[in-house]
Parts: sequence; structure tokens; C-alpha cells
Amino acid sequence: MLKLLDEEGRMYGYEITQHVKTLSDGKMILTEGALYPTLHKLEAEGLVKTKQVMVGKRMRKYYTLTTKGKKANQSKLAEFQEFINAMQLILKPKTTSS
Amino acid sequence: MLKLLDEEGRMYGYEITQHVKTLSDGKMILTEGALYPTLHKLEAEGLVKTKQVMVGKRMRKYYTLTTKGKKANQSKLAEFQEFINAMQLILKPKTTSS
DNA sequence: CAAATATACCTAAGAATTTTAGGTATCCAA
DNA sequence: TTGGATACCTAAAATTCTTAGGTATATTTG
Repeated sequence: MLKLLDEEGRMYGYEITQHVKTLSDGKMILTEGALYPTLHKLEAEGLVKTKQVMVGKRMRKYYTLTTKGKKANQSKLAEFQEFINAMQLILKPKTTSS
Repeated sequence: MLKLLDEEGRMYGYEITQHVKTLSDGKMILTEGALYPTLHKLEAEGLVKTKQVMVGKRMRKYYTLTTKGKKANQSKLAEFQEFINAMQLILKPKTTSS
């Protein structure tokens, strides 16, 4: 979520779920029950700020990264890559002989 | 855990934690609070079977994959790689121009 | 040799996160 | 006009992990 917000500049919740689905070729589904509580937590932590916009009669809540959020994005991305690296080390086939 | 058991043939709990630590250069720590309940669950599901061995006065509980466990290992490994792939698609930097 | 560290098993409360399963309402296409 | 997409949200239950124990033997080290 932080990564997408960093790249797109501003996004609303539903839009994030669609991006995740599209980018992953439908392999990852970010459910709304996971999405919204997390966005609210990010806001409470000061990593994102919001702006309400009315589109027709419907409310849309745009999220943008704060400076703190951009830093968090970088460190979280690095942290995730380290996790992947460590997992690949563990899951790398053990070469028995040759 | 399934992957390590598949490769090593048989392992005991404490040994698994040490392998994880060594293979990952200390970056991953599998705590005992996560380890043992999971081993017990795998056993209940029939993915592993156990054999108690006394080493001196101390008990050691060896775990081995069942046939079902070997299949589960393969599918879980594939599943994890798919997860990584999907995540990399999502986290891959969006090329703005060139 | 005593004390600390390592080996070796385990559990349970609490915390964190996700799934599931709702609820409300507008917009658009068949 | 009705079903699916858009758009927000929450709360109970399930799942999983961390934390923080408990017990005991073996080994290393000051």
C-alpha cells in the first residue's frame, strides 16, 4: 500500500484493491476487511494523510503519503526484500553432491 | 519446516530452529513458541510422523515427512514461490518513462 | 566447581492480523 | 429494473505469532 501510494501520488481505498489485483494478474486479492483497518492505522501513525472528495454523490477518500510515510515505504520495502532473501536462502535446494 | 525435513530426512525441533538460523545467516529466528505448535499440527494432519529417541538422559523427538507431507512440501514450496512472484509484480518499480 | 550458556522438550496468555460476513449507498449497463 | 460494479465501513471469529513462562540435562567457562 505504501509503495503504491508512493508511486501513484494519491489513491483511494477501492483503487488500491484494484491495482493490487491488476498488477498481480489476479493472484493477490486485498480484501476490504484487511484494507480499511490498515489504512486507518497508517493514518493514525501519521504515515498517510487523507482528503475527502465528492464524486457525483459518492464520497471518495484519497490517501497520500506524508514525509514519514515515504521514509516508512523505503524501509519497509528494504525489509521485505531482506525477508525474501532470507527465505530464499532457507528454501534454496541443498546441493547434495556436484 | 517441510522443506528442511524433506532434505534432511529426519530432524528434531531444536535442530530445525538452528538450521533456520544458520541458513539465513541469523536473519530468521524460528521461535519455539511458533515451532512446536506447528510441528504438532503437522503431525495431527498426518504430514509428519515422529520417533522418540533418548540421547543420554535427554529426550529427542525426531520428525520425518510422510508421503502426504512430501506432497504438501512440493505444493507449499510452489505456492510460496507464486506468492513471491506476485509480490514482486506488485512491488516492482513502475517505469514512468524510458 | 559454580554459574552461565546451550540443548531439548513444552504450554498458554496476549497481541496482531486476516477472513468472513455483514451493512449502507450510488452508478451504470443489460 | 435489477444485478454488478463502485465506494465507504465495521465487528466477530479464526489464525498465527510473540512473549513469557516451566522443566530438565549437558557443557563450557570464569
